[in-house]
Amino acid sequence: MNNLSDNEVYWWRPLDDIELDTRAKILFAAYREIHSYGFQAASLSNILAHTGVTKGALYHYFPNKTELGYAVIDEVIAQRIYLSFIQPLEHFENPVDGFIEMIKNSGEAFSITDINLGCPLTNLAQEMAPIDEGFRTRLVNIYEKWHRSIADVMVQAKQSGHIIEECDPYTLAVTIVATMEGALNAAKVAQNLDKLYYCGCGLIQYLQLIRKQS
Amino acid sequence: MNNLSDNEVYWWRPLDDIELDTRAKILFAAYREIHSYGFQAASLSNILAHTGVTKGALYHYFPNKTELGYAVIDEVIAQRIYLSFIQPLEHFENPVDGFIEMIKNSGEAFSITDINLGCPLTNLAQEMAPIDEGFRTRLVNIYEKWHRSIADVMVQAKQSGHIIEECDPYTLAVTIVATMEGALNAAKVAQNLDKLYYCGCGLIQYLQLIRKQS
DNA sequence: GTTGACATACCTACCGGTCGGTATTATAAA
DNA sequence: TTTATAATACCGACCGGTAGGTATGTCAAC
Repeated sequence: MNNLSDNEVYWWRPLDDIELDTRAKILFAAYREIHSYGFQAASLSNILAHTGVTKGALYHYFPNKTELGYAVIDEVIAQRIYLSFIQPLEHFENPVDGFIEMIKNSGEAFSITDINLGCPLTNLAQEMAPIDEGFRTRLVNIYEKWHRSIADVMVQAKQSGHIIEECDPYTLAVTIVATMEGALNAAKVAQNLDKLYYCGCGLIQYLQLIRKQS
Repeated sequence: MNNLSDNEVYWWRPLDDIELDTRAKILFAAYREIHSYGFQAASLSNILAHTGVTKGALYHYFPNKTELGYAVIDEVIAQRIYLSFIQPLEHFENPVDGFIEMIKNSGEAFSITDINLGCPLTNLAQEMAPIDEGFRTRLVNIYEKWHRSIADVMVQAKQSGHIIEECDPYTLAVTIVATMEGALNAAKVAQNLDKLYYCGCGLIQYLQLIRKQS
């Protein structure tokens, strides 16, 4: 059943060098375990085995598994989405060019394990949104921030005449995120970058078509 | 933790009336359970409780849980995707109009439970693709059929001059499916149809832009 | 009397979670 | 500066429950 060897399981290399306190160790190990197997199938024993931390320590910092999951969203996933997809928007001069550049770079930005395991935000959304309200609200807030940030950029783009009048900024934002997530999912199932590339081309074509010729 | 009451859990009403043999009963109950909770969290005891079938019967027809999961994909999910998304393509005269119509109708086509639980294909892909190779190949085959079917329609559309020359049919196919899946996921997390509507508008705009003016 | 279609009782592994105890460190009165 | 106290940071054996899976039995049909 389980195809994932320990080496293939997501491992955020840069962190291994840094000395983390116990709570942070648990948090990141939990993030990896959840990213690999999903929240429900994530095993606390596995997390403990990977960290060398004991169960007593875990339950000293987190009251239960669910709260550990919440902490992973609040303290790890939200940050990663912000750094990877929201913050870069600030540096876009022309959002159409900016997005196209972002999409073109995405091929190299993702490692094989990233592709195989998919976007941690999407994964958790798929799994937990219908099952646990605490997860759902946390995830919905991250999505909303993401959508609003892109929409803001698109409003500016419209004002400065970079995109055609017919575009609604928020519609554009939601559609772009949806397509990116769908692309990542397609690549994950196929276990290669081809589908990601095709979706990238499609999305770029869309962006080119809404660009105002001047 | 578990927000889903038994009533809210996906229930394919039309089937309740038909007398099913034991194997089919198990299969559809498993489909519902998996759609509601995911494969790993799907409980055989739950499935049995819902059907009134005993464990002996289940293990008479299926050697283990994994094979039951495979059967659900092969015999239930593949069919549903075909009937809902692939077969309708045949009746499209103009694929641009056809897709736009399809998207516009999707608002009414999905029930609240459909939205909350998401697309069964996407759900399983997200959860199982990195974990079990048997699941992955089955799911990848369904996606490939879907992509190819749309691509075929787009090839015809190009030949008959309905869409602009710059479009690659397969790229278009993969992008459309990705956006639809992303849209469904967004609606699932938000637990309402707004995001689905926004994505629909975005996708329709894309389709309008690749339409050849004549 | 053999086969298919179940039914029932039972097994073991693992799950999240608890709890009594201890080692270490911070605080502050003597 | 020493010492009493108290809070923090763990430790790890253990628990009840549930999970998937199995072994054995029944019984009608051919």
